[in-house]
Amino acid sequence: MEQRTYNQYCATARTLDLVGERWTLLLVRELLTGPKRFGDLQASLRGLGTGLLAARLKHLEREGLVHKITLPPPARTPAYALTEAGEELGPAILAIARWGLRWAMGERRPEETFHPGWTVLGLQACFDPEAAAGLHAVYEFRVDDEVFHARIDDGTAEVLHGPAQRPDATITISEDALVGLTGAGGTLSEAIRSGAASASGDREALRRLQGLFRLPPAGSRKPAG
Amino acid sequence: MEQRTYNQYCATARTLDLVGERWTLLLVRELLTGPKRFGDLQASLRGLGTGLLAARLKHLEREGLVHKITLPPPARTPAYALTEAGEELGPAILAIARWGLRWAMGERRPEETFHPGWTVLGLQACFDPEAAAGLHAVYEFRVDDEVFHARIDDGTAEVLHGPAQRPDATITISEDALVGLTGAGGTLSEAIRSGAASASGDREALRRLQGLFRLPPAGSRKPAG
DNA sequence: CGGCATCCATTTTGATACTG
DNA sequence: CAGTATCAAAATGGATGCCG
Repeated sequence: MEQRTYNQYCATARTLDLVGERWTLLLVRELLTGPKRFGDLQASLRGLGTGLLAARLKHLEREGLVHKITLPPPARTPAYALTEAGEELGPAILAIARWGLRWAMGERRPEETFHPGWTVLGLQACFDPEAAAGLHAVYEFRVDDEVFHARIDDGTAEVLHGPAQRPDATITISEDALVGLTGAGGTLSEAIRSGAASASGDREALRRLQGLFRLPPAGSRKPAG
Repeated sequence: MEQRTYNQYCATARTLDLVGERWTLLLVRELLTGPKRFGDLQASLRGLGTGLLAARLKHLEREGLVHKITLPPPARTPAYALTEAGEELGPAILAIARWGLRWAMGERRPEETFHPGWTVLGLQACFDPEAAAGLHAVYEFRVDDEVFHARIDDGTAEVLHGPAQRPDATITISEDALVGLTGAGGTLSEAIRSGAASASGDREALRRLQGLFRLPPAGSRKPAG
């Protein structure tokens, strides 16, 4: 049962010893937007069986990146949340996502699964702190039946699963239109004009929303295309 | 021969499909400081067999992250270098290293291998752009028989394997003392005072060197540990 | 629903031997 | 040195059954 290790005295290698196994970083990605239940995690990660999911969670728990909590009443059901150490993987995962947005996205393949939260995290990955100077606003995103909110405070952006208490603005958009935002390089305002999305709330907050996120220019990895 | 994929339309998952397999990110880490030959790569990565190394390199080549080059005369021997897409994984790897410096380092275990380049990359990971405002300097680091140089230009730091053309300052340090810098939380000036390191060159450049890198405070992942 | 155990087919890996 | 070929040992994926 000796776990595999690179046996290198190196910060990168030691980190990958902890979170480099298959599925582990995606598990952390799911938890970055808030605690999740066992079943919800499995539903988000097609191909990950219950056995491996349980093993990964236990591993992360032993290593102090995740802890098991009991959701407050009336739910009272178990769930998994990131510890402080786990939360701090956020910047690393966002850096990976940023690379992917630039070099690996393109069109959605039909066999690929999709969850709105992934795009919301993609938004966070291309959040531009400069553009948010002096801005304090909470945006709520409603995608089909899923809800997220982003809290912008000056140079920081925090994205969480679930509704906001008092959003300054609310954006409603279909899942398909959301996919189009990264894949086809569309913008939110275009989606609103075409009727695929709608927005309401504070006009000034909505005006500034456009500039908060800058999608990196897509690059081609293959020489002759 | 279908390669395994998460099949998720998500920037993080797509990136991990490309570089998430075992050894792959460490391979990129090795190449971040400049082109390397097959044998040197294998020597740096104990446990990675020639077969898997060849497979990984071929994969990265197919995916446009690495390209095979021929070293200029008199070497004329094949080597591997990062493409632009590969280079841009640097920020992601540095983010991973930053996390590791804070949450996963501690003492070196006796069975762990070590190469000076890993610490030099660790330095780059905790480079503080603010502290380098207005600074343009090239530092050469000599560690036993390995040489690196760091080029600081205002807010950017570039670290490469090999000697510099015209370094502003040169730091010589033993491998053991270098390990002590991250593990025991020592500082470079202490190492110099104790005789484990020596520095020469431009006094002003050396004075500013101290503040360029701020090691993150070590955190404890285990609750009562 | 949450979570562990078991069985089994398929991949991935690690280690070593071998060739140009 | 660079890289292939080969084989044994893990890790994974998927199905299924069980129990609180």
